[in-house]
Formats: sequence, structure tokens, C-alpha cells
Amino acid sequence: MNKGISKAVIRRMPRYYRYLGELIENGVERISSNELSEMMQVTASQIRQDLNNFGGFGQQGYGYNVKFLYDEIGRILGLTEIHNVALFGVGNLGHAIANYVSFEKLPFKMIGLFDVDPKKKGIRVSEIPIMMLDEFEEFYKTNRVDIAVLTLPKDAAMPVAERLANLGVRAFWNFAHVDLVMPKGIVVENVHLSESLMQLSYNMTGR
Amino acid sequence: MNKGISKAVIRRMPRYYRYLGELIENGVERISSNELSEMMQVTASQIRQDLNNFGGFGQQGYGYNVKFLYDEIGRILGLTEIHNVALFGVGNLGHAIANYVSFEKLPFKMIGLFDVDPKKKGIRVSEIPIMMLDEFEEFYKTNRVDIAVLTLPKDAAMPVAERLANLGVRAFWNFAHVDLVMPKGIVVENVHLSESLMQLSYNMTGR
DNA sequence: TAGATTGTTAATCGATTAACAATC
DNA sequence: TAGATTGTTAATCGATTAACAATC
Repeated sequence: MNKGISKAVIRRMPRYYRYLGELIENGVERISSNELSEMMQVTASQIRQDLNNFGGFGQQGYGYNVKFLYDEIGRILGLTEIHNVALFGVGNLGHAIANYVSFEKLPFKMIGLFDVDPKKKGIRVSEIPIMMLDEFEEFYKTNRVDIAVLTLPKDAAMPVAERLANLGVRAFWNFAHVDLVMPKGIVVENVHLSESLMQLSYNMTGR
Repeated sequence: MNKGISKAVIRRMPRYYRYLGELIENGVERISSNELSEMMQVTASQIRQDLNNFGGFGQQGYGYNVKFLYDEIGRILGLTEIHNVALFGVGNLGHAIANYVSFEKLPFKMIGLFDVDPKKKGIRVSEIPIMMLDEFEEFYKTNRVDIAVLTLPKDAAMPVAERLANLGVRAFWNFAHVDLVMPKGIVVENVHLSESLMQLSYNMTGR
């Protein structure tokens, strides 16, 4: 169990990671919390507090070594090993996410695509042929699946998630319009696009 | 300007909306904050506090009328009028989002798709033919665009956003890996898929 | 050494939860 | 009226910011 590091802190880590990656591309070797705070529009204090949840990565009088900090955050975020990903529901969104995961320069590897529509069987997306959902149990015997992506209609999401969880899948990236209720120890990350769109809509009103 | 209602509250409103919609489908007419709190796994106190940011929608001794509350939240979220949407960058993700926006039963209407690749010109996605980015200025003269969706490579996002903002587009749904820096009064809602995936990855470690 | 900047403690601010009087 | 449940104030909890001693 990760010690009690707050969700708010975790949400910010990928953003630090992105900025540090860009600094590396630009050949910047060291940076102070103050310089970074100006770039990122957050307080220097918050940056130091956030990082010190995980350890002292800087040096007084110097600041932070960009490459070192980048690698440390990558390690914290679990980006030092490859995660096998299988996707369920190869509709429009599933199709896009399958390609997305394959193209990103992140250590996530799409290894299987599953759907219930027989017409889709064998069609290749990012070089991976779509399989039938009922073939998953067999597939799972010889393939490690670290993350299941759920790009399914909302009514299908929960039953499929339960089926996968029973087999041993422990992490879900959920795009369906439901709150997955999962036993403890199973990790769920939701991307609710419609909720994002509604927040945008809210912010457009009354200004 | 919306009075100072916190982001945390706004983030929860679409979720209330979803649950209330399901209650309506199930024929439920009234609900107390306590019943809703059990369904949604939040405190009843939070529900009442959240709603009372916008007004007293309940009645002592009775609870909340589901249909009434649903409509009120819809109104708060700006879902009582149709928002015209144009999308920029018709790659995999753009393609999926274009379909998504069109299929959802929400008052967002996809009216234009734009790309820079001449090979895509005229191809139809959700019945809408892809146009060239340079045609947008002309298009904009006769079409109101409320929201621009940016499903572009990160280096293209900022220049395109500026160009659109200069024409008068005031809301952006940004999927590109950049923080758009926009003048005040322009609304940006970010969906950073890679950051979501990294959070999932983090939560998988050390358990 | 002097200057810079972290790591960390303390102060402030904001959000969540608890409690209860108001009222349907 | 009695019971139920809201709306709202007060208490608690957590997150952010400020301050500064430690130290490179």
C-alpha cells in the first residue's frame, strides 16, 4: 500500500513529468522550484511539498537536476516497467484508444482487443486482430494482462469487469458511463468524457 | 461570472446528474439526500451543501423531487441549449470524439471537422465531410461555433487555438498534451489521457 | 565563506463533515 | 400534530502557502 499520499498530489505528478521531459528536450540540466513554478503556474512551495512526499530530490543552493528528477518521477509513477493492456469494446472510442496506447511513447503495450460482434472478428487495429470476448479466458492463460480498458456500453461494463476481476485482472481504465464497484485491491481509473464536456458547458455559462 | 463556486463542487454535478437520470429511468419520483448518499457513496451532508450552492431544491420532511432536481442541474450545467461544436485534427482520437459527441444524448452538435491533410478532404465522419483548416475562416462567417475540440498534435494545438480565439471562439475542449495559455474569459477543459493512464499506473504500484 | 535554494515546520485557507434549528 | 428531512451554521479535517533554519 502506498503510504497516505493524497490524490491531489498524484494528479500533479504526471504534469511535472511532462514539463521535465520538455526541459530535457530543451537541454536544460538544472532547475529551481522557483523557475519551475513560473513555468507551470503553481507555487514553488507546492512543488517542494509535492516532491518531498517521495523523498528529497533536490540540493540546497542548487535546485533539482532535471534528468534525475524526471527519472525519479517516472519510477514513482510506475513507468519503469511495461504494462500489458487489453481492451474490451472496439467501437469508435475503443478503436481510438487502442491506437493511442500503441502510439504513445509510454510503457504500455496493447496485447489484445476483444469485442462481442462477430463481424469484427479478425479485423486488425494497430496490427492486433480483434478477438471474441469468449476467447479471453483462453487468451489469459498464456498472456499477462495488467490493465483492462473498458470502452463498452455502460450496461456491459460491470459484468465484463467482474468477469475479468475474477480471472485476476487488477486494474481497469474505465471509459464507460458507470461507477465500477470493485473489491478492495482492484484499481479503477475513470475517464468520463461526458462529465468533462458538462464541466466545460458549465464554465461557458453566465460569463 | 459564476459566483465563487468551487471546482470540486462543479466536478460532482455531472455525477449527480447521471444518477438522477437513472432514477428517472427507474421511475423514482422522490429521494432524500440520505438515500442518494448511499447510492453514490458520498455523505448526505456533501450532497446538501453542494446543491445549496445553487439554491434550495428540496423540501423539509420530503426530500428532493427527482425530475425537478434533474432539470435544475441540467440547467445549471448549461444543458438547456444546444452547443455547436467544431473539431480540429481528425486523427484516430478526433474521429472517435466526433462520433462520440454526435451519438451522446447531450445537447452538443458537431457541425464541422477540420484537418490539414488534403487526403482527408471530403471524407465523412458522422455524416460530416472533413474540411481543410484553411477553410475555417470562411466556414465561421456563416456558422456559430461554441466549442472547439482540439485533437491535434501538441505543437499544433496552441497556434490553432490562438487562431480560433482571435476569430471569437471562446471555449476549448483540449485533448492535446499541452497547457493552453489563453486570455481570461476563454474557457479550457483539458482531457489528458496520458496523465490519467499514469495515475492508474501509479495506483498499481506498491500494493 | 556568502549566496542560493532546499526541506520542513507553522500558519492559513478551503473543503468536508457533523449537528441542529427551521419547516414541510 | 409528530416525524422526517432539509438548509445552514459550526467544527473538523486536509491541502496549500508562507516562512525560515539547514545546508550545499
